[in-house]
Amino acid sequence: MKENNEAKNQTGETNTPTHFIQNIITEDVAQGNNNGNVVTRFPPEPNGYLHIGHAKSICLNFGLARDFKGKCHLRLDDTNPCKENVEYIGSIKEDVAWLGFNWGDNCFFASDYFEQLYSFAIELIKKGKAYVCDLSAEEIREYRGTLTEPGKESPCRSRSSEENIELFQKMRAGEYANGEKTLRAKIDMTSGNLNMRDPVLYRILKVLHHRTGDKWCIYPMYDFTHCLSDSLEGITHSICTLEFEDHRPLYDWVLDNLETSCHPRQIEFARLNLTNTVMSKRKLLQLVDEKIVSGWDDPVMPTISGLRRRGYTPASIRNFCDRIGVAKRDSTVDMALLDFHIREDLNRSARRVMAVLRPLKLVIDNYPDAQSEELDAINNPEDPSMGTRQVPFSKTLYIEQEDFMEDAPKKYFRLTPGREVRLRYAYFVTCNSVVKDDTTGEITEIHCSYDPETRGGTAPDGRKVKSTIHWVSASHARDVEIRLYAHLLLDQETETKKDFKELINPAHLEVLQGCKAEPALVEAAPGDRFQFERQGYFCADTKDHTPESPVFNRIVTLRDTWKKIQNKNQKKSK
RNA sequence: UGGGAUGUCGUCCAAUGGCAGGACACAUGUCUCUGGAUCAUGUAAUUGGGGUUCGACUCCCUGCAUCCCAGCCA
Repeated sequence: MKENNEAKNQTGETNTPTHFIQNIITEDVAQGNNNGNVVTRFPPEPNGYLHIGHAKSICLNFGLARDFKGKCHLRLDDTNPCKENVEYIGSIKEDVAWLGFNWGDNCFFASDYFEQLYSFAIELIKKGKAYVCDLSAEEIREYRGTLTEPGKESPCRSRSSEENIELFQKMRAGEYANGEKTLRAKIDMTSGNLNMRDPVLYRILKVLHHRTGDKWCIYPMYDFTHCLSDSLEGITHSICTLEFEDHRPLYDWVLDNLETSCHPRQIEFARLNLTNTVMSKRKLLQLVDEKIVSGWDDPVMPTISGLRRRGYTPASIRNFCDRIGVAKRDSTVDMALLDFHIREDLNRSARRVMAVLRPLKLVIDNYPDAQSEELDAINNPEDPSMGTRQVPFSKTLYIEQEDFMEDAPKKYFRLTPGREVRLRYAYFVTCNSVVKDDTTGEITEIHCSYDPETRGGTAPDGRKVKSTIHWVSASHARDVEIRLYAHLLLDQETETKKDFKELINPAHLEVLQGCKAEPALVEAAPGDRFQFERQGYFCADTKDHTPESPVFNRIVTLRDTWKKIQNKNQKKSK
């Protein structure tokens, strides 16, 4: 694995320690198991959109295949036609590809194996390892026993193989109603593991399947399908989440009792949990259904499509997934780590631009009325090859409301009456006076004088200013809509078992109209990412942005030391 | 109360009988035409109790805590 990490370093990927699954596979390869081959798979059920938790699994499975020079299959686990839908298949493929992974020719469907699965079921029956059961769903539940008490055997358990085969064939032929019969494995009704108490292998479901149509009216259960699909595809390592740990004995039982040439090793790891958001399919669906969000791809959603629309880069998500590691312990990763990775990526790559979110008019009294000029601005100080641009400057500008304070506290470095600050890439200005609304007392305009000698932002006499603020020339400004996204859920300060909806951050979205942006932003195409200087990273919305009415989503704020100081002072004064 | 798993800085992950380390977060300082970035420094942990050992996060025993399982869902 050292080599892998070194290779990753050369391509700019982050270096991370090896995890237990890499160690297991390394050992398997060293022992020559599976002839040293590694084949993994990512097996989503097409019944919802992929989210950041799936991204962890995708990066793990495809990453392992990459590191061990093997393959990773994409397999749509479509064994329950009641819950699944074709429309999800496209989004799943799109999301995996967008994350940067390639399954080549290896996109499969569990439903591709229905005929083979049926043959395996017949084989099991012939061996006396499975039987058709007449018990109803409720009866099966009663017979199963409880966590602490053993179950009891079904009266159908002792049917002959011949009878079972005939019955199973009739099940397939549609001679029974939904729920009238099931095919069950004959294992052990007294097992401490409930999954081993004669689990259902096939159920009757008279519904159309999105791929096989009306060909089948019996459908195999997950426990029967998954292990055999893995085996059929020659998967060597079948990686899944912790809740399937109890299913592993059944996974192995099925493969051990059937003539299969490949017995993959199931390995379980802990799924991703993230602070400040929800990850369960049920809650995500609830947000969509109750219109708390605009859809699965709402930029506040932790879905891959939501993150994409928000402006996250695939690399930032991959780096995040590498960094969180893989282990068996239940854990909750701090959202701050995701924030860190998107900032890290965009700091290197995003073009800088000036935009004023909450405009305050600033007039430079000693600047000629009709004059305007073009000033050089650097596109990305982290990457000189991105060049410079021209930014128009004139007598009347907009600055950020929060960059001016009439009565400023000690540590406030920005504009305040009598103080000189730098307008980024432009001039030093000093605030002389303030215009207020007669009735509300609200500051409507501030008046400054500028020093013509400081053009470009440096003073020939070498004098310094405490701060630099961004600005936009009023007459050249473009009006834009800006959607300020924040974490979906509030920080949970105390352990709470409340309905998660009570924890939704009321400020998870704030829409700002009439924001002012420099003309360079006209060129923005949907999906383009920028750093709005001193504010954060923003992405032109892929659905709503047009050159005529630009819309930008805030991906993440810049780190904000000033806000921290303010918060601290607020706490002190409380 | 049956079965399965897991307990290491605030958070996530390492250390596989030999100096408990990294990342994020936090704090302090440096630098800066972004209160950004950078750079430097610091704070901070082995679930409790026994045992084995020259030496235990690691092995053994025993508590405790947390998570998963009683779908004809995956």
